[in-house]
Amino acid sequence: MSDFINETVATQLKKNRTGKGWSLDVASQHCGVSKAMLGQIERGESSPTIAKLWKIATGFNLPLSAFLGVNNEQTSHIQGLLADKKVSINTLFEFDKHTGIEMFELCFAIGHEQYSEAHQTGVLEHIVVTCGEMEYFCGDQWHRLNTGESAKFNADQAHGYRNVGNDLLRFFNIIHYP
Amino acid sequence: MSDFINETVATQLKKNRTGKGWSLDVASQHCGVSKAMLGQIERGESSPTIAKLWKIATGFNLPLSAFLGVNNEQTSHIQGLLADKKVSINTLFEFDKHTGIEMFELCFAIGHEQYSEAHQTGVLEHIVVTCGEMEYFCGDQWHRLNTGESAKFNADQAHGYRNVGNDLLRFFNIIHYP
DNA sequence: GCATATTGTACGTTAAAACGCACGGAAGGT
DNA sequence: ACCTTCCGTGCGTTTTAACGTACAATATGC
Repeated sequence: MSDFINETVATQLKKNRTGKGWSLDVASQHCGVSKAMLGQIERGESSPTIAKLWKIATGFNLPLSAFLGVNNEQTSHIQGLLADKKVSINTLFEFDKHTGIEMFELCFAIGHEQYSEAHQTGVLEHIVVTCGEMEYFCGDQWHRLNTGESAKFNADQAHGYRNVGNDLLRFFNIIHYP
Repeated sequence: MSDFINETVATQLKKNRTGKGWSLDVASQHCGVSKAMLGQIERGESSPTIAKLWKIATGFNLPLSAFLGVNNEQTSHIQGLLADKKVSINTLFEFDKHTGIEMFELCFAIGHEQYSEAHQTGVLEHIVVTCGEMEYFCGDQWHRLNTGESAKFNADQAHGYRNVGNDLLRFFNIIHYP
């Protein structure tokens, strides 16, 4: 349930305390919290209030987050190489219902082109070209993008991309769903 | 004294709750915490335990740090932006109120590092490294990213970036505001 | 006008955080 | 052996977080 947060606080507190070479007694003096309480927290027997945890954090000269194990979902992807395929699509960020964002990196071989059906209304695509030259189709015509250029367009219509340079094309695609 | 932490939790809770258009009752159902308690916390009349605050945070689909207003006293010297040529920031997409997205490309000289203050709650940053090796600071530690890797983290806390490689660092930063 | 939800607050009780003190164990000194 | 000192834990009490319910507000409907 929510016991894991107590566990992380327990381990972090003990690690920080012993790391400074403090006994429960001296830690108590620094923090203004009884050593009995500190012991109970370290054993996971009690869940401190944030007021007390703040006193502990300031006593340790550390930010509050040092005791919370910081749940900031970081995900890391290694870039998938395109062997001898014509195209590779690498998902950098899966669709997130909170932000409405998903992000891909695409690699196109020379001359390759690809089309996509219309998405639902309000969907926006963001293109950033990191390598090569491309054109993207939107509305009723093609638009050119060189390396380092970027564009934003409505994707609630048929659209497409193609490599028009003499090298590998790499570009990012950030899609936002309303 | 240590009352200020209760104040920040109080204001953050009320802001997040009303921001979602939730009453104390529905917030209680989402979090599994009595609405009487939520009311007392919002009025600063009681200091929740971290276990309860964690239940609240998960009920709101927010990180714990969203309620703690982290961080004070963290050495954050804001570097002169484009004055010296140690860093360049290129705006690819201006902030769009419809998508809540803005996007930058950043270039750091060798060894350069830069910090940013906490953004408003719920702000998410997406990092994609296109060249070089970097580390980003988030929560209470640095996280490494090599070329081609990416990461997503909550930016409603003090955070930073630094070039830890032997070459120019290039990375994209997509910031999403809720 | 009178009902009927819906909101946030106040009250009384229960569970638990937090305190102070005392206890057993381990390390060091004489 | 001994005494001393420091460590962490257990116990009893006080404080308070947390709960459930009832209450006074403010709207919406008939």
